[in-house]
Amino acid sequence: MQKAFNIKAREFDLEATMYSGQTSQPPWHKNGKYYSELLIIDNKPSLVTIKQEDNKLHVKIESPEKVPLSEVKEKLNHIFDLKFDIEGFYDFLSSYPPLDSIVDYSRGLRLFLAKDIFECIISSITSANCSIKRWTKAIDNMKRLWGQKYTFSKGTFYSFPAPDVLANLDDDSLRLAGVGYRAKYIRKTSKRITRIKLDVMDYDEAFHLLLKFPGIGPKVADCILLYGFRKLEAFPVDVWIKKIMEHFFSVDDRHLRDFAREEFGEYAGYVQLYLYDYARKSGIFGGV
DNA sequence: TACCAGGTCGTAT
DNA sequence: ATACGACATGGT
Repeated sequence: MQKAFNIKAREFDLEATMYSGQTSQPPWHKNGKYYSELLIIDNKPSLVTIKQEDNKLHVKIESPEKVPLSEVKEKLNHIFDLKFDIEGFYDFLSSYPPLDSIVDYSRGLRLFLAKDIFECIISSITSANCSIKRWTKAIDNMKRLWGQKYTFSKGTFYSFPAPDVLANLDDDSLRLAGVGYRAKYIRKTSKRITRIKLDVMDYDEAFHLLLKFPGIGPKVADCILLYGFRKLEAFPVDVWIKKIMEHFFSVDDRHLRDFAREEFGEYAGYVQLYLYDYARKSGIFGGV
């Protein structure tokens, strides 16, 4: 089946979102202005290709079986958080004195949410003490080495391997993907993670549960909750966030997470996204 | 060539 | 609770 349609995408910058380094997944496969990725729609592997034009997203879908277009649309709305009232967020930021100008820097940037929650968990673990370039490549390696292979007219794509596949590899094999010492964290967490139900938990409960898994500390837990489960009060604190927060506020590093949730509430995740983008790209700390 | 990377873990205080 | 070194290895 091959179909094409459009969806509305206001206040959205696809390219900025795609390359903003969020640990949900690597950027999609780029071909000119088109981005393609394998998505599981209605349990059917489908190749989805998108292109942004003004306030629209052009969508093409190729699938061996018929898939409901409403579900493709829903999935894309979810992944790019297109239903989020981003203007409400802009209003919040622009009336918040220390941060009132950072909006202009990243307008259109939205959450890049997980297409596969397990991929997001492993991406987040792999990203620790690792460059964005390297962890995104490692995830692509894992897909190519151990994922399921699907061939479409546009080329070959791989799914991210299931938890039991990674759980049953030994550490030396896992290292072939380039994950280094994180191999044992990935293997052990893969073995246990399948049994948990984070989606029905509230933020606090899920956060403390995640901390019990090897390779998951506070920063990675917040990435999983924000980019994986869309817990908007999550505020991942990394080296860039520490620098930029120190620039704007006078709060001890160790209390940044609590401070942010109290100060920004349901906007904490988006504030983090915009601060991170600003810190890396503004050049005030040396740039990306 | 060294040095760094969207931190976490284990150990010592 | 807080501090600090080790950690694999690709990228530059």
